[in-house]
Amino acid sequence: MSEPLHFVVKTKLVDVLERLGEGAALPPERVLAKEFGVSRWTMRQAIRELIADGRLRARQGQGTFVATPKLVQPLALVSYTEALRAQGHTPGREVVAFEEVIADVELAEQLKVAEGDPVHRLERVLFADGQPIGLETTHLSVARFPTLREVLEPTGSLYRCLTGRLGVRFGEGEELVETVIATPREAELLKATQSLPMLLLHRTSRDTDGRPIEAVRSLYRGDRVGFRATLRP
Amino acid sequence: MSEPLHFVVKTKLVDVLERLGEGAALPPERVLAKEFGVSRWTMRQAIRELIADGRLRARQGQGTFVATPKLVQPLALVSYTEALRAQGHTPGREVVAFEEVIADVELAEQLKVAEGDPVHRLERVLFADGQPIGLETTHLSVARFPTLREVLEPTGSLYRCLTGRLGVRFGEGEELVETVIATPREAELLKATQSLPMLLLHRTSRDTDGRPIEAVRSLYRGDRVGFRATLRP
DNA sequence: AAGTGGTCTAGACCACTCC
DNA sequence: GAGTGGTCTAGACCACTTG
Repeated sequence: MSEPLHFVVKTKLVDVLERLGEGAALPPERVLAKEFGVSRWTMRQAIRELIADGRLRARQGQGTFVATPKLVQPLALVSYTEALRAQGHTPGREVVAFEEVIADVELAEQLKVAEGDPVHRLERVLFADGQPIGLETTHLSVARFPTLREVLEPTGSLYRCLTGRLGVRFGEGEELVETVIATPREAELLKATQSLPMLLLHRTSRDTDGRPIEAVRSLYRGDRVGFRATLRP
Repeated sequence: MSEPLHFVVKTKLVDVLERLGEGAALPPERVLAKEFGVSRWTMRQAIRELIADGRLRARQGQGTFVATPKLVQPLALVSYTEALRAQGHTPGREVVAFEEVIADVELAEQLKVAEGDPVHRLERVLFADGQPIGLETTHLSVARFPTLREVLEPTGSLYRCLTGRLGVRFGEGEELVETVIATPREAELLKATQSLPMLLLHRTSRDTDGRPIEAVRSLYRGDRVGFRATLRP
């Protein structure tokens, strides 16, 4: 019949949160629960939703804080570095893995190679202003880009390397966007608590001849990032 | 043993779920919890994440079922009806509200009207194959479209009505995508349980002269829908 | 050592659907 | 009425951060 208690609490909490400024610390969960006359579970449910909405950030051992607004990333075939700089933020990258693996059925299909063929696998955490905001896994055919490991500065722009040194010309591409829940491993790499909604982007880029260049799987923190697409009629 | 228990349970549950077919009923939560030797809370956490991932669907009073794959919607300025039909699904619409309201600061800015000016507010639930998948709220200037209420078939395509009868030519547009948690009202209209991650799309469409046509806020069920964008270099 | 958020348990009651 | 998922409580222990 009526609204769930945790939603009523959430609504009241928004008022508290707006009176405090950005970055301000919230009282501890146990204190808030007592003040609002609810159990800690109910209070955590409300806080959990506000975190997913990007209004709060929790740091274990420290406290819960009023969050800054979400970043907005362009949904386009441009350099991550340039896109972030254009918005006045400082980009960063950290290589988690750069290895050769064997293409499975799905990957072979996407890159138009044979199952079992070697492919580069580059996994990097993307930072904005020192905060991890995304986890990007890129697969490229070794046969097509045999010199990639020597040519690519691992923390540099892959896009720049491909278009610059390797003479690749990007054509049309398709990107898929959906929400998923991060695995514990992904959450840890993104310094996020698990069971937080993420934005998952799938992309298979092609060159101007329609040949696949890369298969990319990017996982962005849903509480920190949004996307902008430019539509043409 | 650093992985949380609910994630271990989630992983095991995926196996169960894959052995059963699409649409099959899962055993009740209480039974599953006992079988896996965990509390109901832990089991529900695992199930909750699988629902968010689009792998399961829960229906109160009935049970939990293996879900069908997500729909993929184009992220473009095309008719919702046509986009769904092209994928072999049956589109549907239900009007929740069609009224005149007063523009607040934000809306006035988006539609380039004065604060306090009258605007149409059209709120509709979008269906695919009889299932509610989205909640679309559109605002248009009354001054610019004074005859809209007489001309528009409320369950018909607004896009078709604007481009057809009213002679509007759509130009470039921008769309913003982010994840949010639905309010209880929104969740109810979408027949979803609350605290489920949703995909929120904001769009302000402009005509070929750059004048604003409509301000749209579309909330899609993140467990049922994904989006596709076509990228140009 | 103290205090924070994160996970988990056992149990209760409510809301809904079907018989 | 019986059985389902949805909400909520009280309390416990763990993991992490800071003094």
